[in-house]
Amino acid sequence: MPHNLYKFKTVWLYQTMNLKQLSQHLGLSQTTVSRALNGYPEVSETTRDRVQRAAHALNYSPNARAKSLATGRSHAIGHVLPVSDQHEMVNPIFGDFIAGAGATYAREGYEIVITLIEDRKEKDAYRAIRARGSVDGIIVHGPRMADDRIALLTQLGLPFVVHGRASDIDSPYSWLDINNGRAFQRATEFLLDLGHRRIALLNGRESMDFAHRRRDGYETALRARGVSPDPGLMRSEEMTEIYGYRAAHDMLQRAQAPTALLVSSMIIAIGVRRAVQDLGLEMGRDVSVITHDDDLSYLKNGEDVPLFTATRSSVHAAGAQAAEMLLQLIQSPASAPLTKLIEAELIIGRSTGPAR
Amino acid sequence: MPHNLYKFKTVWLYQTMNLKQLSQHLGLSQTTVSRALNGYPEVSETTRDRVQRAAHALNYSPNARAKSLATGRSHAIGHVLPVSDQHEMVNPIFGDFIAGAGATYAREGYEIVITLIEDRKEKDAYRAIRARGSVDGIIVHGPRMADDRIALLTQLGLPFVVHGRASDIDSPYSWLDINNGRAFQRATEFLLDLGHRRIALLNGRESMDFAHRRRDGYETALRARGVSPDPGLMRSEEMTEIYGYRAAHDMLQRAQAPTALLVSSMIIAIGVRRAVQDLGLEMGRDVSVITHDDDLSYLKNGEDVPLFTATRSSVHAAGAQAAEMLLQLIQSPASAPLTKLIEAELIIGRSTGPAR
DNA sequence: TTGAAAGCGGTACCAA
DNA sequence: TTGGTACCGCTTTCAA
Repeated sequence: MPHNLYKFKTVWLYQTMNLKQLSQHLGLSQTTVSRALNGYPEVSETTRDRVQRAAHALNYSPNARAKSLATGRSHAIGHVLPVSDQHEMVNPIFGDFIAGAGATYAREGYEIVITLIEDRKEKDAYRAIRARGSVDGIIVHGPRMADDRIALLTQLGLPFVVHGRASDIDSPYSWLDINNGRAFQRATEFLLDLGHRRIALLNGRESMDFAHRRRDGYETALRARGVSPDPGLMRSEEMTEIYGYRAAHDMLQRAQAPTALLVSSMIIAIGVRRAVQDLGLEMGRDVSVITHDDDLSYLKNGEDVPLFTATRSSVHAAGAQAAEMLLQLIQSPASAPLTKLIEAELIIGRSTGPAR
Repeated sequence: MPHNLYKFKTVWLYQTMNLKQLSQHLGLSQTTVSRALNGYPEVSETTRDRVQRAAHALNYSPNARAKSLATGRSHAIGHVLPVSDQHEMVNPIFGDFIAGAGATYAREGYEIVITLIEDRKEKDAYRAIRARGSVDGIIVHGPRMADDRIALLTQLGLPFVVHGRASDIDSPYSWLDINNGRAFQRATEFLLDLGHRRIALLNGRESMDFAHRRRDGYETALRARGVSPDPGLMRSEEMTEIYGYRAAHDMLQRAQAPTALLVSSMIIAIGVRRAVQDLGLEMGRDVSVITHDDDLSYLKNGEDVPLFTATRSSVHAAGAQAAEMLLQLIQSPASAPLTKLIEAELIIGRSTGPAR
């Protein structure tokens, strides 16, 4: 058994240096040591220096739980992901978003707490987050249409920033979003310009706000050119590879097959590509494909046909910005809501060609 | 300003119901209320029932920071991801792993804390995690060859489970890993059986332990058939789309182009597919591709040529198991290290065909 | 410039 | 079966 294992009440714990021990070692009071380490001005430079050296040498780090109990600040941010039994998989861009946010938090000394919440017990879960007090604020992921979490969180007084937006919400709230409607509108316009008329949309679940906005953009562009949206060319499901495979495989075999596909995620696109291949077709020639959330930055300066997308690195940047917004809200809780709309990039690729 | 905002010392906080208030409301002592809520047997059923009702009605949740300070347990698990300035992107399977682990934690009442650690200040970071005491144990991600974090963590006495393994470590430690060596060996054998002799390997960075094992398996299979590994057919880089694109584009144009590619990640594979398409080639006919970490479960019962892979859902399951191992270690810190080796699945697809 | 002491919100020992 | 009280490790007020 390790030497620093000891029994505390009913559990086994490991001993670490604490403030009391450090101050005794230095022959100072806890107060002075605490002040020295936290940069209070009233401590003499000699003392501060001595304390800092000792703290470093003895590898002292303050206990975060005690500190937050005493200050009322946990110095942690929660990222809340709604999950259901149907879709346990996490959108792969989440990793990039959290990495971007993490860089910001690290700089400001915040920890990241991930909370997966099942749809069923949602309300209680948010109240519990609030009452547990283990985070100072949260980032809400995967907002739905008319998401009632926003009213709840506002009422709870827990600072929050929504990654995405929720439509039809009366009261103002903070959010950061990609301009999904505009992105899909431009992508659709682009395909129309290439002569496509049967353009399919492989969307995410339309209960999700972003998916709704994407469809809006798509339909707006079609209608503006006098093309009426064909329900047979629109799918809306959990964004998985198998969905992309089946949807593309099915649609592309039909008599009036689409000549172009608008795909909502790089994961769906993997399945789409496989289906296209299985059918002996070629992308960019037999069928044009535009994928959102793909990482095409390396094709930026190519000479091919344009593709439309939000890249993985832009998601990373979005995470960093969302984190900054939230930290700002936490510093001044009475300030007005912040909002930020990000435009997706236009990128050159080869999966998109003129209609044949 | 919300009604429940008040000033506590120097910061603005929001008021929530606490144990003291709840017990006063009930006319009981804090002790009794605490015992009633935590399932201690000595409290009468009548009292317990009354307390539980009131707690629910008043939406009381214990303050996690105070609780952990008092118990010495934080009821939180850290997931530690090494990052560097070069590769800020997170492997997309991380999301699935954390979702799997999260389900286990939720069941046992644990929170998830994500920590991104820069390579440079690694040692101090782990010591700080330990001293801060905000987690009861950690899952270590992305182990490198002969990773010195393992010795450090063992010495620190912080319970941990490694997702993956580190080679050349003397002392035993807990880990959970996919059998990467065997997976790539079987995949290579399979391609050899199809008549391929120039098989390329697009690997992850070989400082990573998993990548090293994958190359080992690949070379073992080649040598067993008398094929000597060709350095010109082996690449080792950060697993990105652009890397897959460039490597495939480059190799497939050469005089002695590979007839098959072994690809270490679905993200690399996206780039590979794009390169194959750009060159006017067809996967499964002109070049065979086998991708690890891809989600091909929907092709399982097809009639095509086999593909070799660890699916996203298997990563999800691995996360759940790693979490269970860690929780077990935490319950009994003096127990022996646990290990678990997972075999990758064999799946039927179309990207792999005989050599031409 | 330093220190003593009273919290922060719980848990768990001891006594009743 | 219940309650009083001493912690857990830190911050911050107040006094010296």
